[in-house]
Amino acid sequence: MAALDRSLISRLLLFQGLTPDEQSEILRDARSSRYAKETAIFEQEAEAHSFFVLIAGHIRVVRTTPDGQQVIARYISEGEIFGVAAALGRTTYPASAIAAVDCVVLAWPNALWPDLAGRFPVFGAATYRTVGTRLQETQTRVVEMSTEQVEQRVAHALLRLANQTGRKTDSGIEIDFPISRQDIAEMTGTTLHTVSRLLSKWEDNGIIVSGRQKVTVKDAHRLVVLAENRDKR
Amino acid sequence: MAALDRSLISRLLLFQGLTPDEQSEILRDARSSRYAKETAIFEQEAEAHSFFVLIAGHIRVVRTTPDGQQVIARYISEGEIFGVAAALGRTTYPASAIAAVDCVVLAWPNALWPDLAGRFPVFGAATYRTVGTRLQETQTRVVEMSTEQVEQRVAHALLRLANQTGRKTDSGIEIDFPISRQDIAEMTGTTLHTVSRLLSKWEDNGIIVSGRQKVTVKDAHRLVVLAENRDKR
DNA sequence: GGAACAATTTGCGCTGGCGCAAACTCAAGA
DNA sequence: TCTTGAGTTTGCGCCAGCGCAAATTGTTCC
Repeated sequence: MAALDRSLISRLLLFQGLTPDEQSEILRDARSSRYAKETAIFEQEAEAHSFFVLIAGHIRVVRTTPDGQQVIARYISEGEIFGVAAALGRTTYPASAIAAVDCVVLAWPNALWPDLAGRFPVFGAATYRTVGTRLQETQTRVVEMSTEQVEQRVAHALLRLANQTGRKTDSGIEIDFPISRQDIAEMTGTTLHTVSRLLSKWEDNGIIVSGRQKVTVKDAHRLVVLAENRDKR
Repeated sequence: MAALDRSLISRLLLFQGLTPDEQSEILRDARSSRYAKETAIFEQEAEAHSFFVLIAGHIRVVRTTPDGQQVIARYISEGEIFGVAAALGRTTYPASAIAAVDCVVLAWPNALWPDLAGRFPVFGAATYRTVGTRLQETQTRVVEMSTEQVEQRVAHALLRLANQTGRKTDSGIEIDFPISRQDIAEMTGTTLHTVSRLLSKWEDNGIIVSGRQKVTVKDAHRLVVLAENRDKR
């Protein structure tokens, strides 16, 4: 097995503050894998054996209820760490991670976490910063679910996707992985029907353009207005 | 200022695995304070200066939206650590912490976190375990908000309160701090009216007894049935 | 003890958004 | 080219739960 090249991670926020040598050292313990579109990197409830960094692609983190309903917890973008059960003292993954497109992923055995975090404190700190951000984002989502109408929630979700994973094109900000109405519904706690109706309306108004598993935000500003609509209540 | 007594924390899960001497050592840097009912330990958006352990009482963690709506993120019980912005690399508190009853709290300056977590790894690990649990609970709440009806959510909320902070009495499990219909509404994303109607119905059915700022669960089993009701969908 | 206030209960009407069903459209493979 | 199937759109009816309002009950502080 050839050693992995430092260039894989040197540009990632997560590994900033480490010397080139340290970056190489961390990489020595990593294993690289590819996952085809729609395959699982890990499954909810499964014994957690590794933690991961996404090198290329997009990953959907999904929780499934006992009766089979799915909720999308978040999307993971390039450069992010995920599946950090080890860092939080958990022995199983609380959700499944599914490749939304073909992905390249680095994996480290969980057993190495204490050692790595100890030897490279800035790496540990960056990881916990990520965890903190996610906790806050998740709480924000609870607040949104509690206080906002469906239209606002969907608008917020699109804006978040556009910001985090949007690719600027001449016709607007395009979400650069396939995302269905059903996916958006599972991110916002509604149905694909309602999402479809909203997107249709917004397309009529020139706020977005959308197609099959594709959304492009043309007028983010008006979407913000919708998202923050303080009409009711 | 007299040194704080180790007995304050020796029985707490958070400090298990530390020797008596280590416990005393940690305590040397702590400051103890009392907070009267309904006063704030810290405020949302405020610069985070300390992290805390609740010694006595109950604390409500609240997020307020720009337009003034409140959502209760969680309740903190005795022995829990909270306000751990430092451990997650955040500089402000993402929510306010309000004493639900008169409280006693230990506080450590944030600046000490790296040092303490480094010197007492089991303490750091326990803290991150707590963070992990909270992240998972928060995500569970998103799932509930996305997939359950109001009745199920309120039932779940009561069960959680009963489990976490319930006091067994001869007439059932009593939630041992004052909690209003409004509070329950802010935990479940509904209105105090709907909560009131549900509690009334449940009281008629003998599942609970409730009064002013008080709920006692008499028949947890039937509440579980309501919470897991897989009727619809 | 009583006034003032806070929390709760309950009725009523309305509606956002869901469930269901059917039609339609696009993409990929045979 | 045609078929097949997945993703999407849209119409329609309905109801859970909200907003509003008023009555009621329990607490607290003069």
